[in-house]
Amino acid sequence: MRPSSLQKREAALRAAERQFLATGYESVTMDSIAAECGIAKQTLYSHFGSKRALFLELVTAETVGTRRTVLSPAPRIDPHDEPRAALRELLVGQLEAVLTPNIVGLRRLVIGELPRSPELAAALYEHGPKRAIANLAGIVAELQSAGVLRAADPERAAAQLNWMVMGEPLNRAMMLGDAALPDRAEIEAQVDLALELFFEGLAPHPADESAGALPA
Amino acid sequence: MRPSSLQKREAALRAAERQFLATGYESVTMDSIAAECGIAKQTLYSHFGSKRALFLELVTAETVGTRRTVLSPAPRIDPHDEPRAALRELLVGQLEAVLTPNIVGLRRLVIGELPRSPELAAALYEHGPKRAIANLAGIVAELQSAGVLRAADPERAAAQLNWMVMGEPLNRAMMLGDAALPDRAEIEAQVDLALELFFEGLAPHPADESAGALPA
DNA sequence: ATGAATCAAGACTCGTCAGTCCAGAAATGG
DNA sequence: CCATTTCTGGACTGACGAGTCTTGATTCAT
Repeated sequence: MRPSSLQKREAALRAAERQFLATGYESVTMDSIAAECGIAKQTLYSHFGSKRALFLELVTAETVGTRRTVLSPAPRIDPHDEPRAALRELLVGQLEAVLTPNIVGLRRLVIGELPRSPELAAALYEHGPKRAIANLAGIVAELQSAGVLRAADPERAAAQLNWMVMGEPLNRAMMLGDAALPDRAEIEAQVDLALELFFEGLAPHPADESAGALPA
Repeated sequence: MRPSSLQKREAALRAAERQFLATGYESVTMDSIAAECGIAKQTLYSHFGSKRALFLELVTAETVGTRRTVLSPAPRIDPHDEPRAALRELLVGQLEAVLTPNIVGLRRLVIGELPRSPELAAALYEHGPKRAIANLAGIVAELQSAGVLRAADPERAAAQLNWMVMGEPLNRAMMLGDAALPDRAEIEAQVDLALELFFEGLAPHPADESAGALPA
């Protein structure tokens, strides 16, 4: 193996990633990938074997790569020391990792390919939402046993919190394109309001029949 | 126009719908559509002009058709008479309309075609989630001014409730296929828990330091 | 009944794209 | 410097699918 071989391979993967995420599987041609990264089509085939194989390698790499990003901030939380602030930080990090052109593009791509490659979507589900929610569920369970939360079903409560906070922006990004992705400030506002609702609900406080703003 | 023409047209639309929803735009051929509904390809072209046009007509019809289904149960709510029961009924109806093989298939299809037809996805967003949330927001605002809720931003609260209740099942359906669609009982459980959280939150009640199960 | 329109069946064109082949250039290793 | 391996550019094949065309059958209105 020549040393330049690796660089070509990486360049090919980058070009393929860009094109697949931008326009979907079918509309990308091996010729266009080869052209973009300045590599002969033959080399593409000697590295990856087929268009499908290149696609699969790319998507699975991207899929497991994300998991590291999302979970890298170790989710250790001390229930007695500002549980809400810790949850907030975790959720903001989560949203910033997911609401990214790469990730939402990957979601679109995999969803569109579901009829052809259901195992890809299943893998993305396992490494993405499922893991994130399981992660959250652990924390919810901890807060529950510390008496900070009353969640009969931590798994479900975690899912509710997760989608309460990222359902709207993710859905918008999926259907309106990357231009609809929220910026940092919007993400923080989204998380703050969701946590408020998650802990306190929206029913009027029994002892507080007046206007709604309550001290942080 | 011959009278049998209309029947053929309908049959063609049904066959096309089935195939597009099942396997996506690219993998469906005009020949396969013609074969499924027993019609000559020529007739297909005389009716719809092109594959793309057939696809667009189909998807837009499906898109605006759903809106009628979802909004047909008139969302009139009396805030003084069991607001939670009314909300529950509305949300259950919403979920049952959306968590359907046709609708989630349509979502997958449109998301996969986003690079080619962003206006389709935008239309589906307008007629689907956006309308449903605006609908909910109206009710939330009503409950808010009736003193049953304290929601500073009814639009956002409605979005939170909406995704809290349908984020998880919709996401699962999108990535795990129609087999992951919830049945009626699961939908009702989902709605009940979400409403509980929406009104009461999960923080322990100040006056209730004991175990968590509270009377319905 | 008869003429005009519509439809069926399938052959046909044309473009596209995955994948292969080949002849030569360039890098590598000894 | 030479033999070997890898890369390149491009030509080539084979399949497939959108859209057209032809020919003959069927339906309808009068």
